[in-house]
Amino acid sequence: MVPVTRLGLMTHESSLVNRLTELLTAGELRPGEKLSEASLVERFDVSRNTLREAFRVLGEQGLLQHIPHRGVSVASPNTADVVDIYRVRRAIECSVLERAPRNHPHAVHMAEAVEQAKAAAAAEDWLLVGTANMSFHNALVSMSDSVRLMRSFGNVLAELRLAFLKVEVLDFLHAPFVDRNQGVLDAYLGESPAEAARLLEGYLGDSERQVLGAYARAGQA
Amino acid sequence: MVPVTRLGLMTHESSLVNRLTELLTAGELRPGEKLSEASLVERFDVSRNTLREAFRVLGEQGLLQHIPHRGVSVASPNTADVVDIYRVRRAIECSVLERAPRNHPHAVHMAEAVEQAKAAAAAEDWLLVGTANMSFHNALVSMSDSVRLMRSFGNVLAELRLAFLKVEVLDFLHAPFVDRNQGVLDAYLGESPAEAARLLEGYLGDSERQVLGAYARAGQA
DNA sequence: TAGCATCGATTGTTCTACAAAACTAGATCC
DNA sequence: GGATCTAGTTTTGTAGAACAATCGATGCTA
Repeated sequence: MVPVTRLGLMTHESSLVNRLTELLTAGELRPGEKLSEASLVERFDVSRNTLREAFRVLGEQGLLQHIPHRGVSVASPNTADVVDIYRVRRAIECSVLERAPRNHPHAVHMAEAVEQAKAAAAAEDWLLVGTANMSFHNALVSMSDSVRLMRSFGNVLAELRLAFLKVEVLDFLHAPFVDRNQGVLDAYLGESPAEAARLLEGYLGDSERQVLGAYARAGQA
Repeated sequence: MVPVTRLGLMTHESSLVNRLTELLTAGELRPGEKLSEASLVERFDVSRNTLREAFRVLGEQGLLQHIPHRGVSVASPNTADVVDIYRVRRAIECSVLERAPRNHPHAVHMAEAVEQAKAAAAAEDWLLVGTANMSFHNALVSMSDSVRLMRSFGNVLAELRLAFLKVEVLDFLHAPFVDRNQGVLDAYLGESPAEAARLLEGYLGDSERQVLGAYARAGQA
């Protein structure tokens, strides 16, 4: 007899973590922005203690940077960070794709994400295209059936989102990748996981180059 | 002009995180053990706030489990967790090995770890064998040149250590794997990364089975 | 202009306090 | 006997005040 599933439980602190995460991924807290304790205590109407605990959680996730005695600021990935992030993406995504069993249940989610992205692209809703693209890659990694891999990957992807926001990688730039997602999916479904991984590797390389290009244009390190 | 490298900086809290990490990996805090705030506040002579911040950090790393209103306890991986951990290890380690460039500088560290393990095994210092084994796999993942991948992998390996402690996987059981580490290294150095990855995959599968066997013998879920 | 001392602001840490949730141990009921 | 209820105790969640330590900026001196 399993005890109560305590999913509905929401401490003040965990909801603060959620709220901050939303603001970060929505870009309302800009990369590099200083987050002073006093201002956020006022803004969210929580105590310093609660806020600092939330800071530690998000810091460990890589979304916030904490420098002792200098406070915390929104992570601001530089080009070295972007390169590092794409190394992780290649290692994880390609590996998962190669090892995924044929007809993994979550492959359906990948297909759904591709369809959603195509429809959004047709409607020129680039924001939705970006969201669907994230869904595709999350669905891909979920085929590992590993909650830890999903968690690590999610953190890295959230950090990459900060990189996009920093140099204003416009959402419509993701459009060309919709078809390549389809290609990766087709190769996987066509029982060619090795080929699918090869396509994905090329995909990620091009994506990385595009982001680094945006950094160069923005004159950022 | 780079500012001061603030590596020597040690806030009270970060040193507490370090101390707790040591106790956890040394097994002085047993898996599943309840960590009450009052007792640890007394033991480490820190305030509740500082302790709770350290709890959040270690919780996010997976070493502590935090259940709202019930406090934190040392993570106590079950068989599902072990399976999950080995999925991550296979995905990360094999992927890194396949992609590592020929003659990566850190390959030397792998070789050193193998030598250290052999010497320790000859001296029947099984604890040192285990440490050297950890060094080998850390060196392997460091060939990814990705600090994020190293960080995620380190967290997973620390959690696996808790699993060992939980069911008392004896250190000398690692001995047979010393030669297999050598085999993986030889394949990599022999310009056969694919073969090295294949060997490592088998290695990890056997290792996983051994741990799960220990769980079964201990009557643990 | 390049240090350098000073001061104000921010963070690190402790302490106290109290509300809320969880645990404990009897008491009660079937 | 076992389950359930209840009241009291313990522990955690959160707020807030206070102070030390450090940082950053300001203005001064050479």
